[in-house]
Amino acid sequence: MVDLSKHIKLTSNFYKRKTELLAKDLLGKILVRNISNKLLAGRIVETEAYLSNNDEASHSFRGKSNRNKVMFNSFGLLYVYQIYGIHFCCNVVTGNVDEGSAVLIRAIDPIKNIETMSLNRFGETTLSHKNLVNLTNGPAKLCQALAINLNENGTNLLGDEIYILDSHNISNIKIVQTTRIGITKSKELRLRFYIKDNSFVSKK
DNA sequence: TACTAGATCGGCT
DNA sequence: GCCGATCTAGTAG
Repeated sequence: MVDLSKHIKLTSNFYKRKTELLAKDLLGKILVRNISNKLLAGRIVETEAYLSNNDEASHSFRGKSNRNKVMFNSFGLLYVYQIYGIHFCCNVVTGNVDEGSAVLIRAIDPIKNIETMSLNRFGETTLSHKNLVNLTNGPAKLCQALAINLNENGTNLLGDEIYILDSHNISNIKIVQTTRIGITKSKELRLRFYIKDNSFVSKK
């Protein structure tokens, strides 16, 4: 059982690093969602970097728009977007003002208040084995489990609503770096990172 | 297991 | 009009 009180919230300095490096360093950290003082939490096990330059798959590639403007803020914010009209995905903004880069959180390993996540996802607190894995093994799935939607777009991760905790005892994890999933452009870039052998990674 | 369609919205090419 | 950083339910093998 993970005791969240033993973990320290990541500070501004943590987010101030190269996008690819942040994508890798976020693995193992604990994403926390505070809903009226009930904490939902999960360990980040899969991420993808979306860059500000030469990355056609990045939302920022064609400049600032109403949808992606949060991406062009300074590091440490949450960028939430709607995809296919029905799903939401969340990112950690990286870089300085007007850069336009972010890290997509693709999967988490649920730690705390799994029943509430299940309620958010499936409308019931009991989970079959199949639905346990299905709970948070994808970018839109974890947003639904954590009740993150466009209302949370632009949330500052240094605040108390949504934040990320440091982790310890993860020095032994193995990290795999490979190409990103679900995109048609810039497919060759190896900007996806995941924790080897974790069952919540969305796809091998 | 493997493919397919359908859901449904906003920002462009 | 077209298409996407997705997911689910359905069908076929």
